[in-house]
Amino acid sequence: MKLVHAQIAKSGFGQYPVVQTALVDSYSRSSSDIGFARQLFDEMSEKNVVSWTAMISGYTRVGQIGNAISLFDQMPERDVPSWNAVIAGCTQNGLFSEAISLFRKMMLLAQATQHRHIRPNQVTVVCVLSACANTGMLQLGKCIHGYVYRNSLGSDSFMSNALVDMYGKCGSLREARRVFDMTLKKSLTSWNSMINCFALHGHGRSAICIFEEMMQHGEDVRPDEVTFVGLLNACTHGGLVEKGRYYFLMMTQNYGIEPQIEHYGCLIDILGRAGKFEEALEVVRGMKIEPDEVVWGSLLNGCKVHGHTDLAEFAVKKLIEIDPKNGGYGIMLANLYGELGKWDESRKVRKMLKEHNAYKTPGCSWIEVDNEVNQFYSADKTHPRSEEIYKILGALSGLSLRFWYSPFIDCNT
DNA sequence: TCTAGGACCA
Repeated sequence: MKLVHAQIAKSGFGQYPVVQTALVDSYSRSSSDIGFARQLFDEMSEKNVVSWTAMISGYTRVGQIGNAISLFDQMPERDVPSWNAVIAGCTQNGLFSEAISLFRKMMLLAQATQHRHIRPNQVTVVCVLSACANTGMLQLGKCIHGYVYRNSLGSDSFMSNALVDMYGKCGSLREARRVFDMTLKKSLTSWNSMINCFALHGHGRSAICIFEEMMQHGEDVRPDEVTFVGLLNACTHGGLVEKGRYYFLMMTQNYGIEPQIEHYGCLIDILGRAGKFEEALEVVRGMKIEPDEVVWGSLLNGCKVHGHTDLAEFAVKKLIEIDPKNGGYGIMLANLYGELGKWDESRKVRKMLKEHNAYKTPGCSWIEVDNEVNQFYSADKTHPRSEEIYKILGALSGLSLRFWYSPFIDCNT
């Protein structure tokens, strides 16, 4: 890149705004050069709407969404790609409400000024549908679907996939299916989206039906790792243990897909929920990647359902190892020890939490104190061990008296 | 010379 840049500088073409914009765009594609891209952008004598947009997209690509929005606010004029750049940047960085509010502004502006050239296009709509999907805004999603229909924007598969995803995530499975069925040229993503919709809502068998249909009628499509996440997730939510094992094997043996953490997470969840802990642990041991908090969390959930306290203790310890600052896991362990009557261990965990400042995790101190009192209360109703409770509660700073005092009075009377 | 969809636990 630097060599090309040097050549451009030597040739004298570096004075043209088009060339300068291309340079800004190229540098902004690497997070280490984003500052340099901004420097080039600031030094440009004639910035046009394309240069502004290139810089904004650079910021959104490296996750500096604040800089992107602030630059967007300063733009002297905006075209559809510049609106799209900032809206897409918001959805990609998880700022869904901001994306929707920008879209509303764009719509209002287009209507108020009758500027046909800033009317939302396919790109805008696809991004905003994704924001609707992720925030569950079904009504807005439906309005946008109407806009798509009135303006004949729905011809490509990007659009129908975004609609399927939006309806599916918002719980309108019938509408998702309708849009899916009307999609003439179904891409792999179309099939994956529909499978995931059914999986998400626990319609395991419907998800499997879509997969089987894809294998029979899908043109030029071969299942990929996303397809199998959907399928395994469908088995998880549908309690389909046998099918889960079957698809995991199919993925690795028939399709040669190396399982990712997501696939392991689903499989272990399926086995854990079914109480098949030996098999679940065998899968964990055979993993080529380090199990993450999802894997241990799934296993813990299964342990809770089936009352497998030993393994639960092990899983929670693993969770704390992964994220020691997260007070929630420690609270779980303390509660677990409480349930088992292991008070010394319970206290030890709380001490550790305090050292890690985990009590500052929102909500944790109250939940913990509440449970502490409840546990003592339920463990020994005749001796509320008032002094001990006082000592522990006294050690916790910044707590509202109301939160522990009322149950305490209750157990004395 | 700028903009584009889909995935795991609780």
